[in-house]
Amino acid sequence: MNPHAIKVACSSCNLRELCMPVGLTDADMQRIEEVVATRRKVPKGTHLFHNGEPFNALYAIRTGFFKTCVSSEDGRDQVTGFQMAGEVIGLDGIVSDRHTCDAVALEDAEVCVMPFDRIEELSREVNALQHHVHKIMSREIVREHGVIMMLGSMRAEERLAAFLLNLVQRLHARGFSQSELMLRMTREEIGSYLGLKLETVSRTFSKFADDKIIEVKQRHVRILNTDALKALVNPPTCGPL
Amino acid sequence: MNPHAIKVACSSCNLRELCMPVGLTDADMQRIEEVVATRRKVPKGTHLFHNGEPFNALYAIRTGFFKTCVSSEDGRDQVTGFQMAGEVIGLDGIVSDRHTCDAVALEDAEVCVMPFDRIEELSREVNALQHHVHKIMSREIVREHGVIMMLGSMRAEERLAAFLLNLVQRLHARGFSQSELMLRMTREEIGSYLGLKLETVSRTFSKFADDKIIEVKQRHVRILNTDALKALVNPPTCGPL
DNA sequence: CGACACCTTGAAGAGGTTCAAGAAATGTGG
DNA sequence: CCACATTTCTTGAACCTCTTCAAGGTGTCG
Repeated sequence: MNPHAIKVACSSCNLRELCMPVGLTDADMQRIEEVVATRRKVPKGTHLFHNGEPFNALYAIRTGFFKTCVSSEDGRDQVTGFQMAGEVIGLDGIVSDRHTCDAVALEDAEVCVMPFDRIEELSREVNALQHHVHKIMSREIVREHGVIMMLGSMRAEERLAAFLLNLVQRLHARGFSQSELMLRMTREEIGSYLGLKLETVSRTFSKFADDKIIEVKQRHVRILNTDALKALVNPPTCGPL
Repeated sequence: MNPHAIKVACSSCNLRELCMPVGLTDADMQRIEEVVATRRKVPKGTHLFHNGEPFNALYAIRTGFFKTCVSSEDGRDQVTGFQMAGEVIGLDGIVSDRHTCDAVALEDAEVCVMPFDRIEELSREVNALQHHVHKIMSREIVREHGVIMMLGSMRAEERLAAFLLNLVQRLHARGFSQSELMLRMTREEIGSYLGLKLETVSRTFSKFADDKIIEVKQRHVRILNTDALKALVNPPTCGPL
């Protein structure tokens, strides 16, 4: 057993609404708590799991911030997503019983360890849990559709605008500000995620600041004009058609 | 009920190995056949489902070839994948009970309609089916990781090489040639998928042909030098490190 | 046969990358 | 607490890849 393992109760977790199905009976809730056997601390800069490692659990993020990245044979790295509290990582490992990407904590983090065979076992008996698992996987597929769309058809400014809006929207859903955020990742990591070089990310930040759309001080970003960002992502059609 | 609905038996389907879990008892197999209630014909150029439509079934492709594409609010289109016999479409619809992309037949096709509530019901009872469903969803997540990697970190030649290798590999797994393929999609659709303009796709095809890596005659492609394609995708490290 | 969709190719241009230098923050050890 | 090393970020200039615009060729189908 992992040295960082800690016992825990879902029913008293403030992320319940994000992690768990709705409308569970107390009995079902109690059974699900048995699935979420332990927690695990993941210090900043360390891996939750590595590409190639055997898969045996999904992880629900309790606190902290992660990136997931895949790497090609020739060593190129690609960030596939940034994950925050209430989100689940590890779904990629189910198909081959091995993780196929790296998950790295970008700040000190804590996750709930959910052994996957236990999840399968229990979701045969608790319908709401079964459907919840299906939805989580489907949501990840749809999220990736969005990333593909961004990478395939947006230009640098649109990508960065979409990125900022997405981050701030997810943070707001967790009770943080709609207009202010602290980036937990480097320009290079943002660039990798957006399919851009770090210099382009930096320049685009500067341009947004020049245009009074945002204020940037290193990793602290304040959004001054949300509508302008939204307009960048969905360029208005040019004139009446 | 759909006018194109037809009764069918999985146990006699030659795609059984692609669609179904392995090691099923005859009894389980029979129950799963009840899930795959009907087939549906999808003529070339028509939609299997539209973005926004209510979700109620997954579709296993029996014959034919599909593209799936998402579209942004301002009308931009992005192809997220090409699907062939034995592959499953519709997973994107689970999370919101609505399809979030379009599925279009690129040639006359036939699919098995699998109502999702029936899938959930039965996978509570047949463990192998449950795990199979999870693997199919995880596989789609991993596939999209690959697309993200391609769009985020490859250049035009690498993308097209990766695309051709992927297509021919999947076709070969279905008993077709390793070196010859008939493209079912236009240059524009390839370009959308690869995040390139159709002219770039065309030019890159021509370059590969000049380099004697492939032969191209419209949509007929013959691969002359698979190793050269692979080398393009995984550029050899420059000199000993 | 003619209309239409699809594909190819050229030339000019834009957007992003690369290379390079320096500034700002962060961490480390004395 | 300060000096120093390291990492991260910014900015400029030259370059390159891919896009855009344009024209013509090829194939297909009523």
